[in-house]
Amino acid sequence: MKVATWNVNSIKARLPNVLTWLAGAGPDVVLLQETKTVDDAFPRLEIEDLGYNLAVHGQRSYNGVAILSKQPIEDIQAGLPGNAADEQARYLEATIAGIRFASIYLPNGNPAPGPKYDYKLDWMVHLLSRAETLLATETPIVLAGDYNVIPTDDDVHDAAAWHGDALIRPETRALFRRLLHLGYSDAFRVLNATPHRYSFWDYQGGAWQKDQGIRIDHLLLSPQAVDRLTAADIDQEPRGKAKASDHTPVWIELATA
DNA sequence: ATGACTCGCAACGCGAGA
Repeated sequence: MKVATWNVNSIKARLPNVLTWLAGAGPDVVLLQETKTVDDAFPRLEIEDLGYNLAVHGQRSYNGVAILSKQPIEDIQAGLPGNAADEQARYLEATIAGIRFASIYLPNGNPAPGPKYDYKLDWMVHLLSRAETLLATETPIVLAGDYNVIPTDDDVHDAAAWHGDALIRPETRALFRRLLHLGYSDAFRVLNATPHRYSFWDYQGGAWQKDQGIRIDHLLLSPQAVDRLTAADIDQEPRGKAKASDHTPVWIELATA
């Protein structure tokens, strides 16, 4: 089973690119972020025509997450459990083929420090709690999305240039490490030790052409999921296309149980 | 270097993104 996560930066603006990538890469499950549309306006038909079922959790203009799957989608949970006061559409959970998936759009948190950074850290604490609850099921779990976290200095072109940013601050990194310490694995790093592989390149300053990026899109796997991991990589091709998202898909392959 | 980011909104620039 091929599973991918992709922050598309508007599903409507990105629809041709997304359809092309789905048809070519053929993922079984896709976790999307920053769909930027209300559910009624989500371009379902074009995606369903490629053989996908959909679960969507969006809002007007900002945020928004979705799950695409060739197999049926069950037990859909919109919103991060235990964080009912959150009005932003950043979390969608569902079961596919016995695996629990979450599509996560973790808050950016800039400027930091400040209320937006406080919101990010609070959101991460709630995610930690949910991740711990799910782990107790001792089943395959895939928590994937745009974490807005640069885990280590190997995951950024120039750590000094990002000093003080919400994506790299010590408090941000410490909370991300706590997810790992619960027992989740960063799927990309399980199979790829190569430093300076990125999933995001800013639109500005020729960042893509100069390969000045950051790795912030992650698939975190429970022990029962990582035991089935056979491949993991970043597909840079969509980032080089016309009208590209600033993020590119990160994908894994899980062996059939 | 004399300069080129993109999205939704319903605006004719702004806020947000990272």
